[in-house]
Amino acid sequence: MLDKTYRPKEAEAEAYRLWEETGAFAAEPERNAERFTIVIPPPNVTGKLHTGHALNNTMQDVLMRYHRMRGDDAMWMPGMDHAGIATQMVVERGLEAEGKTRRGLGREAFVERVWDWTQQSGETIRNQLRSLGAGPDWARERFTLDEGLSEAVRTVFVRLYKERLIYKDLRLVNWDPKLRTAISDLEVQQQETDGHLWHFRYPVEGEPQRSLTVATTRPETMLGDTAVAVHPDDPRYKDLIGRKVILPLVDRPIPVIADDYADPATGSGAVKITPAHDFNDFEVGLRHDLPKINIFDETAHLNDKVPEAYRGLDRFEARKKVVADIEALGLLEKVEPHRHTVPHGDRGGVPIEPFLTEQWYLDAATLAKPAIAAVEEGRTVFHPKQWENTYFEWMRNIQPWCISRQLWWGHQIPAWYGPDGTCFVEMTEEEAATAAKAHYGEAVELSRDPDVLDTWFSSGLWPFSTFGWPSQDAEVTANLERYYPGSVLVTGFDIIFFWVARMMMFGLHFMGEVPFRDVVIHGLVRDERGKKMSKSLGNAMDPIELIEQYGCDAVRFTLLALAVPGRDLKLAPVRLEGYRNFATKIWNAARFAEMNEATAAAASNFDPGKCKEPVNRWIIGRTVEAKADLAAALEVYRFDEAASGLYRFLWNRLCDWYIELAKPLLADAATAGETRATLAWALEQTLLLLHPMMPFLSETLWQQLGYGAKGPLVSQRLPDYPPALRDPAADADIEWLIELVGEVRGLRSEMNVPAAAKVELLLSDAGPETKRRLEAQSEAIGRLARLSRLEAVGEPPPKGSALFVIGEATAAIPLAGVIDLATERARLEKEVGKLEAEASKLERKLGNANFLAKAPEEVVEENRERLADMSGRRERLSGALARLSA
RNA sequence: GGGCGGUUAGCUCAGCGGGAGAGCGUCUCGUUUACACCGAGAGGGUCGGCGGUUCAAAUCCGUCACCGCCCACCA
Repeated sequence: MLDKTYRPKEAEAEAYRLWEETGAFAAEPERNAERFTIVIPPPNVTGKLHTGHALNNTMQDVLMRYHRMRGDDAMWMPGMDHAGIATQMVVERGLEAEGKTRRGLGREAFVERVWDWTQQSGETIRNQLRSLGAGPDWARERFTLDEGLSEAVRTVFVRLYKERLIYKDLRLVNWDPKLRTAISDLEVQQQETDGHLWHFRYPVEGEPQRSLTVATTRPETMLGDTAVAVHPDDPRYKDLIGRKVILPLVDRPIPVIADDYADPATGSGAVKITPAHDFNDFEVGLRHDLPKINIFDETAHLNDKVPEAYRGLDRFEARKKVVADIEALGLLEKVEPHRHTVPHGDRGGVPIEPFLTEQWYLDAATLAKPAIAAVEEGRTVFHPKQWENTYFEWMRNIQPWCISRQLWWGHQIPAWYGPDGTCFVEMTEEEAATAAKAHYGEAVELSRDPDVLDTWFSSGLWPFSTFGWPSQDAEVTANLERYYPGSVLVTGFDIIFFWVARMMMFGLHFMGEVPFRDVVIHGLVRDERGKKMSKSLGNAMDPIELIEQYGCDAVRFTLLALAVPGRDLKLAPVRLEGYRNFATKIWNAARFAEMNEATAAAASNFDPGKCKEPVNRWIIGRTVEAKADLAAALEVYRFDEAASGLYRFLWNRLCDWYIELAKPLLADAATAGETRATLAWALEQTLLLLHPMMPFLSETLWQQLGYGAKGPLVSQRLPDYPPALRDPAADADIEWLIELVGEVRGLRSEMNVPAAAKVELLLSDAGPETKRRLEAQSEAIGRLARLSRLEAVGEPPPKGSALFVIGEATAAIPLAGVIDLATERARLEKEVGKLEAEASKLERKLGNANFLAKAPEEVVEENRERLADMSGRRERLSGALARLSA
């Protein structure tokens, strides 16, 4: 016997154990079936999962379970990402708490420490995914830093280097002075900041009374100025071009140059040029062959290229001192408040410095071309499609990708340097040594490049590296051929550039084929008020806590129901409660079935096609419909529609109507057998349909109701229903019944008939079909509408009745002495008024020759039918109204 | 400065060329043997404004307003 309510906690542990024990999640490469592949977006091993992960993995899990139940060979590749900077920072913070530092520990010991952390975090994440009900093929789990994937990374690096698509370059990079590493453009966040615009006077050389005013938001960089630029056509400064100004504080003469970059309309029209500390100035410097004076060290403290007084100051202190000193010299013209965007490192959170260093770059523009074409040609399709614009926009303007990082946690770059700096890029140190020997003619000592690769470099290989690429092993090759490209990638829009774009580029370059056919983009999970969830705001919801509180299936179903494509979702407790109630509702429907012995035994040998009772035939039809709706929704990744369809079917069809209508049938020996079997069958089908979205509840009920003999629900196949299972005649009968009951209930309520009181229902003008329906369903109708008498009568409705129209018949509830005539008259008048308005609207439409000529035939026909119906109702109701008044 | 998205019932959101919908909330009634995490019923909307296309517009086009997000080197 089922418990009074569903208890998710025990049920979840039990079901997951069953799935793992039966190997339900294992892909079946040997089975001859269509394959369905998803590679997981590998979570970072930075701690634990958030609600965004819950959404992302639930969507994937639904697709996996659904496709497995459809009979596909379902391959869900699990794994995690080492997440370079992010993980290194987490571990460093831990060290800090112990009073230790990364550098104090040394590289080797530190990396070991990160591995320890990774084990821990990995275990947490694995358990969280299990709690979510996610069922990937655990035996295949990979890590971006494991041996196989590291070999893939080295292979890709060496190949691209040899193809000259990876190269070293000395140029300005985005430098994070806190983390002391280069970062890529994507890791830079522009932040609106209230700053100042300082106007400095630079005295003209040999003409001390005259000066050139420049404006800057970064006064400290003036110590590295090597020119002042003016527009070549700016009449104010024409005579100064080619002359020099004296850089204050430094007393260095610097040239006034002519360059289009200087905008006469902005500020004074003259702009200071600091080639080593500004991306634009760097370009200007190249054009004019200016020296680049780097005034910072890697922590953005001033170095020995500046006058003694400034050395060792950090950039913010230096700013204050420079401004003060300029002011003391009387060269500060003015200071204006100025709002501008300041680039910040997305991890370190401090302003980044454009910094002149040698780094490794990847020629992304070359790799992007086929990746753009693939999406243009539809070989990979985004859902919703509008995200393709975002992808194109970025890919078409892509810049060289800085892939080296001055970190310790990551894939160390496979480059070795000889004594004279010659670089050897090879798979192993031995191969580098061999190459070096050939180069130098003798064995030399090599030193390895200390840098590691951007974490997204290895993530970009994930769709094929996880299957064992580049191993030539026969099994690996077969696997790769079978499971690449993936069917679907499910991910958030926030990593389209970081990850999706890179997988496209690498996949096409190394596999010659796109990494996935469909890209499903979901939104961000926000809090109830639409705020981004964050630890600092304190509004972050822990998915595991939610699961404890509401049950996993409720959490899953909520996320899915809210997952409208291309839109962020607001996760509110009230929604979670609603879907928790839904789970309870299903549980109770099952309890009802169990109490009536409508369980597995009753459903065995049942042929739904041979049912007699319209009620039973009707719910069978609704079930068939529900499956079609579910399939259609999932086909286009409309998880929200899949969820609402099941909700409607289960609650509004199965529970609200079928179970209620089945009650009298179950009580009658003549119909009990068939109805029991139908109920059992419908519930069984419901569990099959529900399973991808609510795996725990459905599996638990499957077992409890005795279906477990067929094996676990997770491994069942979804049936294909024969079309003949739908019976339009039965549907019409039951829809008529539903309408009739609804009308009576509405009237009772409006007329304030006490709930316990039974009333009579008399139908005038009933045709043969209505009479047949009345006859067949009188018991159910009587029960649901609380009637003491129900029949068709030859005479018009008695006076003092509440009236409504159903089909061709007029229904009357005699309420003489109960109803207030005036109230009923008012109600009918309102009703007639509404029908009148509707009908006249339709009449106008149908009276329009253009409409008749241009609208499709079926639209015209539909409108005619509606008009006929409206007019019929109106006439009968106004007739009734007349008699009431008479 | 570019680009994208949004504006529909009190709230959260579907619908995106032919009868304005759902869930929650509100109000009324109800403890009939699945379920009060329940049942029955009701009220509630100039579909942001204006203009256009069309026989027909919440739905397509233009425009304006407001709200988000992404990208971008202006001193």
